[in-house]
Amino acid sequence: MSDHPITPGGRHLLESLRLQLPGLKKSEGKVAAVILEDPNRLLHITVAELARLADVSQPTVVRFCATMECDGFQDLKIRLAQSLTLGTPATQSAIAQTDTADVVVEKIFDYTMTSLDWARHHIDMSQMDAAVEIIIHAKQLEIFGFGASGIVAQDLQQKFPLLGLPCNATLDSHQQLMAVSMMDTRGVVVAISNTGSTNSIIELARLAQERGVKVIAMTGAADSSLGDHVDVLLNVETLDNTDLFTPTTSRIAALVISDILSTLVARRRGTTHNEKLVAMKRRLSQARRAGSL
Amino acid sequence: MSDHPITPGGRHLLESLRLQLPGLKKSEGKVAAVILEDPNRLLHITVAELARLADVSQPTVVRFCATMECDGFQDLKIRLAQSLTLGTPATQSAIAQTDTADVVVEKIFDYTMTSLDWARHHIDMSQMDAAVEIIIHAKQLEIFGFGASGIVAQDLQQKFPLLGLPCNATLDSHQQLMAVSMMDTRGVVVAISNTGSTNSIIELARLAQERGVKVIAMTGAADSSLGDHVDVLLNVETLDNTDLFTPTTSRIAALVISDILSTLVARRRGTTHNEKLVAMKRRLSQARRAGSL
DNA sequence: CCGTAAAATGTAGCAATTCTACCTTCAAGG
DNA sequence: CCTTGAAGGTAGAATTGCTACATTTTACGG
Repeated sequence: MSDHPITPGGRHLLESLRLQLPGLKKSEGKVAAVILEDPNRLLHITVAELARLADVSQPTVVRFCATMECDGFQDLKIRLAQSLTLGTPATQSAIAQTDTADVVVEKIFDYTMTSLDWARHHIDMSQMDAAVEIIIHAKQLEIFGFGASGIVAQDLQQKFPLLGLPCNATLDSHQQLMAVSMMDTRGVVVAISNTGSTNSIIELARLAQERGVKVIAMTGAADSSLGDHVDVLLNVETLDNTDLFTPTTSRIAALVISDILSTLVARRRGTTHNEKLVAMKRRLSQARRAGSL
Repeated sequence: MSDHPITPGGRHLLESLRLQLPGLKKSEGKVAAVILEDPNRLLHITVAELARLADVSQPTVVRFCATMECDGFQDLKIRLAQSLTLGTPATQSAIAQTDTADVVVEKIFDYTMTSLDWARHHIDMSQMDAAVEIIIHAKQLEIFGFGASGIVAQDLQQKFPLLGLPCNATLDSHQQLMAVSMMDTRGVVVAISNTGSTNSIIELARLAQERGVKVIAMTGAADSSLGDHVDVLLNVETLDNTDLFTPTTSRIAALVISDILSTLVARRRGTTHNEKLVAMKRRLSQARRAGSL
């Protein structure tokens, strides 16, 4: 990502607002508090009204805009509007038993999209590039994961046409051990664990490295112990909270990373490879039309 | 969803703008064209400038705002800003060979999120409710799918603790046939097919209904032949285009639907069921800490 | 083909909003 | 207690958005 996660003038106004709150002057703090209290309200009020709500003068509001690196009050509104589209803080709240079905749908979508946006702004491109580099030179991919991460593993495996090399997704710990034992140094292990602390996955990574096999890890926790035994750590930060009903967005973010990874690799493969892809897609749709699928 | 997909005053300004374009008056059409040409530009210009760019008078611009059911020019800007956060039209374009890795990441995230937002606004709540109702009264779930839809099937299967009943995800067509043949009328089939035209899935649905088994379908095409043999059709509309490098967002949208469905069912199960869920989650994290996972 | 009515667009001026120059107040240090 | 600089407020200027009215264009019946 070219721009850094938290730039005051950047897209994530609400985020940076909350971050800057403690360091603000007293009056500007009052303004910030009013905005955070109900961000949607701001979109339809004037400087005068905001000044009245925060109990400060109008110029203070204008000065506050400048502090937030906005080009005037209108610009603040627009920045906030953009920031607000992705999950209002209020909407991020947990799902309550009393919510109607409509609200549940709304909240889950909001939550998922906000989480994806978060992941997007926390991607480490250098690690991504490193992963692509490793896969480009690999002859075989062994993908490991359990539970939800097993789903991700299979999804990545299904992208082998894009990746352009044989891929296995192994979800059984015994078979995983066997697979690693039989690999040569031209193979690459992709270890997927959302927590990054699944013991058997860590052990597999260690073993692979010991045998000279390169390891790419996909995880949702940067400082996990899995990170100690890998060549590349694709960290997929999400907002997973531990609430009972909150869906696990980590797996969805991981799928997007899987999309990105396979696309980046395919791009590097060159024209002849892409021609094969086109032919493959054509045959698939022909088979469908012919009724054989 | 309470509001219908395309309401001019709704959140999707760009969408409705493109839709209304043909029916607009000549001058207002010019304004619309200028906006569509570079939507981002609008955010930082005034009425006067927009009027000049479109070669119309200022009141025409204001009138145009009213036509779009916006409450003035400022409101138009804010609506557009919100609409723009989710994938600028320009950004929706296909991935080019010349794009840098940064741009690829940007485009894939944009595309995925825009697609999710689209899906969200095209959910048929009545079908969703009907699906929940069926699952609540079911004793067993058989989930079928191939390829990417197989991934979705497994994901839904993994949600069986939330759903509160035994779930099987079967990905082999022979075993699928066997499973359907052995089901009784208290069982429910969930048939997943993105195209909605996978022959063997359609055949399974038909067979299930014939045997008095209820069928819920998850598909990405509303008018598919699968729809003829199901009790509930959960249509997950996405923006999947057929470009070579475009990722398949349909499976991601389907996962979100899977989240929603399982959450809605869990909510209906009542307190004792939820207590079991909490206990289950606790044991899982304990096992992880103890090192047995 | 023309005349009339209604729709569409433009002109000009007014009202509201945002911004800036300047002034007052408050706090800290000598 | 005075000085100095920062923080905040007052008032007015300038820009912006909006509305009432005038003009042009278009559609349609005679």
